[in-house]
Amino acid sequence: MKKNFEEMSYDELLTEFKNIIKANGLKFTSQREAILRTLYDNPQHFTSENLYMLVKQRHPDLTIGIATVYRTLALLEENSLVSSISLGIQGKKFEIANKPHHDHLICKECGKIVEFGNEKIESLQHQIAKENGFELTDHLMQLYGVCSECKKET
Amino acid sequence: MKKNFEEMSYDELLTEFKNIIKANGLKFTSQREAILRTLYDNPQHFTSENLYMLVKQRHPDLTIGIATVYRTLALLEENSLVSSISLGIQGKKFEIANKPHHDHLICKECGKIVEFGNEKIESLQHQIAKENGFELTDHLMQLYGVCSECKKET
DNA sequence: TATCATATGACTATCATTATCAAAAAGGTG
DNA sequence: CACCTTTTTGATAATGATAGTCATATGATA
Repeated sequence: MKKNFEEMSYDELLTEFKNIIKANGLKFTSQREAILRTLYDNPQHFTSENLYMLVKQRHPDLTIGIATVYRTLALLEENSLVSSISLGIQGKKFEIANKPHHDHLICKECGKIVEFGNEKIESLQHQIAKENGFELTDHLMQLYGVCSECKKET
Repeated sequence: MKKNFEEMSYDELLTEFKNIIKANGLKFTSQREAILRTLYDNPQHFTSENLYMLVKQRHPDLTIGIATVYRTLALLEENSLVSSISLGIQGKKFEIANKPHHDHLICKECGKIVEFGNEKIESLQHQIAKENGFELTDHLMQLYGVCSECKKET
């Protein structure tokens, strides 16, 4: 039973996070809150390292280590509060999962990510699955290319 | 100017490889040939490590190191003779690029993989890239679901 | 607030990939 | 074929992202 966190406010997400924490016998900490807050306020794609630095910048009083960022991102991802994409050589990036479903267009040169949604493709995917006797539950679609700015630089 | 290597025989691929090598002022070596040959004879997805072991097995007289496998895969990929996909935690996998383009429908229960191609989706992807100022070079599309056999077993 | 399990940060370990470098091999050239 | 130059090679070290370890700190519960 997968939760749907689309369009949730920060308070709603926080409540969900606390419920998940409680349900798993874990503890609510200021580090975990700071990470969720930072992800919420900056709905972009972060590497673990980028997020670590931004959390420190936004919460100067808080001591936090990179290991905690990795651990918290893993916890959030397991519970579908953040989603991630793997970008080969450029590493793994995370984003908060309170946005409507979308796929990614990725620049191979600079790593820029553009989000898009396309109903026609979604419906074709379901059709393909159906034709093959599959019940579609999920998909991964990443388009790779070179963005206009990187094309100029060539 | 991207070459299309679909349906090429081994000899044709080898000739292409030699041309690429010559055009770049590089040298043709038995290690490079063994890697191409092994990829051709085994049109599956390999990690660098898997491929390294298979090449050694199939060419016992040849000395070859893992570094050469990495270097040759990079060379082949740069020149579109092999393609790769990044599978998150499962790492990067390579396959020879003489097959018609296809995507994958994957059963989450039994791991069965069905290959499919869909022109409409391809053309929509190009359209999306264009709308965002990207020049599309590649894409990754994997559909996840439950196949008919696994549905029965539930 | 006392207790105790979990979380933390600093550190170390791991793993895939990449870089280094001396020795070997390719491939022109005469 | 022998020579010469450049590239390639394998072994190994280096790297960098992520995961594990552990003593201490900190939440949650009573």
